[in-house]
Amino acid sequence: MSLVLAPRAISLTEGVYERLRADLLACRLAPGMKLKIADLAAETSVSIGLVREALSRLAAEGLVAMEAQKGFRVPSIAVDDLKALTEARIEIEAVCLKLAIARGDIAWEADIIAAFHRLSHVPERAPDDETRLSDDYAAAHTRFHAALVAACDNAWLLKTRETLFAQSERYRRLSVPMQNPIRDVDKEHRAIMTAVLARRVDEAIEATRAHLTATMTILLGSGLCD
Amino acid sequence: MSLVLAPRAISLTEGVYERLRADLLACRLAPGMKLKIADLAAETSVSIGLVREALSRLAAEGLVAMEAQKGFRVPSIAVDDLKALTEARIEIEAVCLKLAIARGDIAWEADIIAAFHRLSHVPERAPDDETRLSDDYAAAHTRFHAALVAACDNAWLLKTRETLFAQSERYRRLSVPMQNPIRDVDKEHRAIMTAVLARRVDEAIEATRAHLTATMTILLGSGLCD
DNA sequence: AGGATCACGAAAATCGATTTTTTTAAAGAA
DNA sequence: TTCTTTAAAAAAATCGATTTTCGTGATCCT
Repeated sequence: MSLVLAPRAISLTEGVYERLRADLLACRLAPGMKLKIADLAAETSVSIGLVREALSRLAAEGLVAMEAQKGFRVPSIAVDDLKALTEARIEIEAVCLKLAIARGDIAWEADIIAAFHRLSHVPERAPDDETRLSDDYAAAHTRFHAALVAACDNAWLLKTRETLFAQSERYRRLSVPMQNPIRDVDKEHRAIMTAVLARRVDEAIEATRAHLTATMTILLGSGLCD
Repeated sequence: MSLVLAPRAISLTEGVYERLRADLLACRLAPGMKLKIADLAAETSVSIGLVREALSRLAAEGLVAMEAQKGFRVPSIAVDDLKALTEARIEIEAVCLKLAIARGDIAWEADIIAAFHRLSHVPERAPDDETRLSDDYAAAHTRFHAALVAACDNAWLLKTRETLFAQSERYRRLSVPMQNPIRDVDKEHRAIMTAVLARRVDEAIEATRAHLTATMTILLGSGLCD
């Protein structure tokens, strides 16, 4: 777990929040694990109140589970939840893509191409830990998918999309043997990009559906949970 | 503003959160208004920390605006935001309706009919304040729309839908001269229900779009904001 | 006069201690 | 042994006080 607070953080709470969020998304905090407020406060050398505030915010986003009088814990991962999450993401991404393709301009197209280029040149795994996705790759992946829908230009839809994307990040980054030789993720991304840039809505949605479904299937197949 | 905390609330924070949320949705806290933490704490006779925690959660939901070092305020209402919100709701409701219609059973149908019946028999306005929607009507309205999509059975989509519904509640309940004689809300609700029960997806989506668009148009026409 | 600086009061942010509640585990009875 | 009951420990919830930051208006310089 990263012990240093991001320096750009304006407030301490914000710093705690961001640190916890990053650790959650990267699965550095194990699913199901209890989050002891006092311990977290000690690790971050910050008061209990601030940790509570950060955890409350994360709970509102669904990134931690909160139970009255019992405190907080990392949400456990579950097959059914992954299925529901994937279904939701397919639908929301479709909506965002539809609007983005209708509204996108040249700058939007350029951003997509740039993000794709970056993504395909970042190594998937960190040199020190072959079993997990690297933070850099995850960031590039996030940016690519965000770029695709950026022109959607509806703050509510984009925020919703981001929330769900973050959720699935936890599943994606779980330490599973992901060296699936059959799959060519780069190709899947390229297929989505091509359809989007050509403004073929149905094809873009279908490619996205295939992409998300494939990810889910691999995770399910690897005896992920339950 | 309601000064009493809900008795069922397990924890004080939860109580503060629910009270604030209710006051926000009912527009008893005026849009744009500063939310002074100390004042709220005094009103609720609860400590500052708890109020902060509740406000943080609400901020994560988008029901209050938070700015570092400047505290919290009630989000102001804006034409552009209402337009984006309505667009988002139309899309999300469509997705939820599609799934609900595909999956709904008899119990779901019965709940819809019951909720509609209740809704059409609750008076829209409180006897004491003719300018605002009554809490009872708002609750019945919420339940009706929730019943329509309940069979969607995807927790993520339903939570998303609820979040957006709550947002629009603020606009809907703003004290505007809403005695629009042209509009027959009951008829709009019935049209949606009929299409849903007949499992006609496209018709249900179209009726919902019309319903949400009509509400928005009326709010926009009444010189709501900006 | 106009604008910059500084000091003061208000509000937010943060902390450390206190009170409740839950969990753990130990002791006792069936 | 197994199930209760009870006591101690741990953790969560809550509070009140302290520190920091912000906004306002008065003061001072040009």
